[in-house]
Amino acid sequence: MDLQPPASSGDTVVWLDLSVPDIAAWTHPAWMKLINTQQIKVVAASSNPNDNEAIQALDAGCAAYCHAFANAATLLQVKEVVQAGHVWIGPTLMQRLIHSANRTAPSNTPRGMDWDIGLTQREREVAVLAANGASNHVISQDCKISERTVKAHLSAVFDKLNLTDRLQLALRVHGIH
Amino acid sequence: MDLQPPASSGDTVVWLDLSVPDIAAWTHPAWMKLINTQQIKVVAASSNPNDNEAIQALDAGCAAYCHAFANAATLLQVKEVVQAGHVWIGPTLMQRLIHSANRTAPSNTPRGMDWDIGLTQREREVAVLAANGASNHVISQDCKISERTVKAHLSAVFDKLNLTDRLQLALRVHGIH
DNA sequence: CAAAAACCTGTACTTGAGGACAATAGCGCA
DNA sequence: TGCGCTATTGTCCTCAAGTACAGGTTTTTG
Repeated sequence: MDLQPPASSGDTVVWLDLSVPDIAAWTHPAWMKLINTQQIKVVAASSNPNDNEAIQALDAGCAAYCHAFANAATLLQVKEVVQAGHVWIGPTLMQRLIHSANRTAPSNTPRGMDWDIGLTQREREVAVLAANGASNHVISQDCKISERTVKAHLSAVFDKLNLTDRLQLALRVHGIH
Repeated sequence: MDLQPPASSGDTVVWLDLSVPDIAAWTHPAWMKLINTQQIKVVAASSNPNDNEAIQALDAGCAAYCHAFANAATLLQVKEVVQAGHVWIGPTLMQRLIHSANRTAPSNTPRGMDWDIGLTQREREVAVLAANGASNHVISQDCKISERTVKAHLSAVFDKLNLTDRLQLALRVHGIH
């Protein structure tokens, strides 16, 4: 998470209206380059916003995605947030992002593939982190518990899922094996 | 516990410092209730922020997650954004969310995915086995070479693909990360 | 309330993994 | 012939991971 003191004074903010039919949107190399020039912040706006488009825009590096006809106060706020070096995003999309991120289902878990049956909340949490490459130490920091406890949870997981190590766990969690 | 209906004008914003050891954090029923009372916005702050905690806090309904010692300008901005009914979130976490959301379900290694560029025949062979959970010993038997040689190949693989261990390798090979 | 389950932590031990340092040998190509 | 790449193996060393043993605290639930 970042708390980087915001960029100097006012960085340039570019408003890109994705609604315009023929506009060279963020998919265009020119925009991509512009976006990645850190110095310029690009706000993607659409008069008909939709989550998928938002995700693509943000993934491409845009600093915000909002309704093109949002009220002045909101737009002003978007501008300020973006200029401060942060990312602005609407409530509904946020909700969706959080949920999908929390749905453990990191990537290709065939959703519903109950790999975690019998696990407790904590065990599942630790398991997902481990399955994604986190070391016991990192996990302990993330969960604010001791490394020893992480081991305890993982041992419980291995036992319940009948696995031997975290690599096996990763393969299970990600639906490989 | 009862909470006085929030002030009419700007909604009440509660700052919750998750760093404090014994604080009844958002996991506490009382806070949960508070958070879900729509009328009150809860900003989770931590002096030692981490993505995992952030996701949980936001998923629980918090309107923002930031560093407890962020500078005044940022905190003020957070407050404004939150009061306006939006969600505030830092750049790195955002990046992570977007990415995980964007990877909805690209199936496994689309066969030919260039995760193995630069590897020699042997290295690729050993890498695949390791990525599927085989121990160095097993691999050595499979390939009819010494365990030491397996290590040599894997070290070369880690070096070329810029990885640190076999779990990372597994995630790469299977197209997870 | 009491039992059960979940959660947390400590010490100690074993072992697989990966790095450091080093060396031998076959093969293709300039 | 010599350089470079691949394959192979050795020893030594460090450390993360996982297990065994043994608790303690907090929640949940019958």
